[in-house]
Amino acid sequence: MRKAPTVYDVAQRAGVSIATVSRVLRRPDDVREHTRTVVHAAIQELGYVPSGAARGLAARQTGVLGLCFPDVDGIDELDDLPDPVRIGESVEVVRDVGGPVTARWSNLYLGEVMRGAELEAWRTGHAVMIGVARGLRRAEAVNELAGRVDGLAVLSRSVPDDLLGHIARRVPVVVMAGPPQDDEHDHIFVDNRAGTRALVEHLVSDHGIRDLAFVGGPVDSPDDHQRFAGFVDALQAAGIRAPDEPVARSDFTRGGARDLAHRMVGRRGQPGGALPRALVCSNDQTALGFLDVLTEAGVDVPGDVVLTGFDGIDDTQTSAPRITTVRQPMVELGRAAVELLRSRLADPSAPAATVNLPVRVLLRESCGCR
Amino acid sequence: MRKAPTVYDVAQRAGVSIATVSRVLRRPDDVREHTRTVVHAAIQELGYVPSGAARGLAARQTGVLGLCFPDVDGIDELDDLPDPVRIGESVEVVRDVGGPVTARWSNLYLGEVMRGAELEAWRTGHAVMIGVARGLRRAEAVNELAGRVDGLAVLSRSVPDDLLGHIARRVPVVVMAGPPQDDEHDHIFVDNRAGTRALVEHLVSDHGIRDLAFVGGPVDSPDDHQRFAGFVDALQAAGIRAPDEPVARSDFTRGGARDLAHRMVGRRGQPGGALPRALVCSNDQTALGFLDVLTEAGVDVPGDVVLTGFDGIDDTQTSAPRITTVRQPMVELGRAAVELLRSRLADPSAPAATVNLPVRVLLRESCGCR
DNA sequence: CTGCGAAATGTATGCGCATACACTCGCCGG
DNA sequence: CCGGCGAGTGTATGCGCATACATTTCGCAG
Repeated sequence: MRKAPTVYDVAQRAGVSIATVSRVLRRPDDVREHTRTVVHAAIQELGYVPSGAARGLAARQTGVLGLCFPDVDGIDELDDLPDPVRIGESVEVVRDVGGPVTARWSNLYLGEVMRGAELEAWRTGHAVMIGVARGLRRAEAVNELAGRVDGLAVLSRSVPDDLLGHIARRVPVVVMAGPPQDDEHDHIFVDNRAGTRALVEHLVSDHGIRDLAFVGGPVDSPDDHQRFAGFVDALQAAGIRAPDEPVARSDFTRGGARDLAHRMVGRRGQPGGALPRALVCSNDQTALGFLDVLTEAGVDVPGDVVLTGFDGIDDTQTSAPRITTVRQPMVELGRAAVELLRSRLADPSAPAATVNLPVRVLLRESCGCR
Repeated sequence: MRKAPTVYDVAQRAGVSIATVSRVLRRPDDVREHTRTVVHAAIQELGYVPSGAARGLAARQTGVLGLCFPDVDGIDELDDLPDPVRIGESVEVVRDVGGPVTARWSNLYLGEVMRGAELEAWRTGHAVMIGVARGLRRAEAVNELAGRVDGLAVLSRSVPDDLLGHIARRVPVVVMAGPPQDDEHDHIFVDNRAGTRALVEHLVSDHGIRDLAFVGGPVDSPDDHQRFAGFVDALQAAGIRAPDEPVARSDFTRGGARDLAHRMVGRRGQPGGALPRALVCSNDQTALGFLDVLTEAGVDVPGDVVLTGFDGIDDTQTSAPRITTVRQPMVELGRAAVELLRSRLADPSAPAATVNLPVRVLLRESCGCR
């Protein structure tokens, strides 16, 4: 690692010019076989690896696509820096008393999106660079990321609008998920609304349920908003009076949902406190929290109350009963983002596109199926 | 996106030289406040984002660290390309009949490693570039990755040794996990051996068990090998005769473990077919498979047979009983890799380091605790 | 006011590569 | 034998930035 060899070194060693070395690597067919062999030998002997920076500069494109995520670790200030890695300490033996399984949904979610993006990028010979918009210097970090890539896929709201606008003047930007927005960027959505609508239509049509309530999430969640809209769509289509608001709102966590469920179950005896025939929850965690409490209270699911979620996390598959839900196409989200980026790079002048990713309704026991 | 503005454009607009523009960005303190303001204004107006390639070239370092993973999707040929992303199709409603939860262990594992690496890289202002060594052109891809980064962390065996050697002549390389190896690179291991040893010592010392068997994994798994060694260590330390080989080997999947368990449980009546007091499994999936079969066969865990795993996957936390296991420090693995890379960059001449990451033994019900 | 050192800014160069263009050479038809 | 042509290769240039070094400006003591 003294000093990395360059084309010049290789050229000299092979007794050719640097142009030939470059050609051997980029357009091998333009070079005679013999020359190629000689150059390759030199490359091996010297341990030559082309500089991506130089190549990117000369070729005017880096071959890298960026992926920008919000921080899921909650480390937003320099003060919050985690402890350094422990190295060489001895094994620790601890009694694990249990407690909630740590919420890995976000991580898994992001992991899947990345996987999809990487896969799609790999198909076209692109590399992927990831960046997490976190901390005080986030703007800087995002800027640097933008400076290093040919295109940037950004998870909704991980980057402030103004910054995004600034960056978009240099590289194509596609925004994943988030609220419908009419800006200059390409957008890609998961079809929350159609998914919920299809799910609710199933409850109404196939199970004959007409007494449904929607348990929402945080008011500022665009996903929640869309899902509620889908709920309303389905009811109206069935001629059922739709509410203006969710019957209640949880915070999208299982624990929060439990508290909420406790309150609702506690009101059962009171006038107007009866549980609806079906509870359509805005996400899986909420449905799981409700399931916990309902089961505990002796309310049969789906016998007494039908329960559904949204997201398709693993836990809905192992609960009893298994929960009917709508699966988020996470891998596809990543793939579609890269695909969109690619088509944008191919035709920079095309009008901003909006892609709606189809979801999949998974019918399981909690809605009364089977 | 006509043509991205450069330092020259900014300089002209701000009425300064390019050096000043560069300084405003890199060493703001060397510039008068007024000049700074003017330059920043020009930057905003033009939508200037510095080119990472040019910067990397001029500064002789990219500020990017690479992370190279093996392919977990099993896509190793161009023929295996997945279908294109479906876009704009309607919602699909399917009856989900269940079946095994898809094995997301690898994904989660890799995701956590990435998370750790990204976190640590972020702390020091580095970006992270990921690459999956897959497909026919894998060597090329890895080479390109190496050409774009200041250092490369490679997950064991995702890159052939000769390629790794070639790359290492350009950038520092650290190898994560894998078999102990005496090469020129820095290595970082998860302490499989010490972890298993500590776990087994717990079984022997605290629970007084002296009849233990080790259920291994694939013969070519270095992890398995290390874990068995830890098992032997503990037995020998306790003066118990240790076997030369695992009592049996599974394929590290839950299904495979079930088959194996069925055979072992079926032999119970036969001479020498009695189950040991404790089954130390080489990974969690194996332990879970055994738990399935044992429970089914009316064998009480931990009453009749004590069961332990290794890895610390979520399922061991939700099984009944919860399984005592050794947690892999996945996030730490990523963090330590980057840390090692950093120290290597700081001192390229230091001798190759080997880091052993401490693990954590999680005592739960399946070993008889509580 | 003047002069001098420090602060601020400008000029020039090179990082390593791709590539347009120039050039050489061997071959063929005329 | 000559001209022309194409394959193969070399030469020269610029990509956008950091930075060493040269130059100018500023602050301030004398």
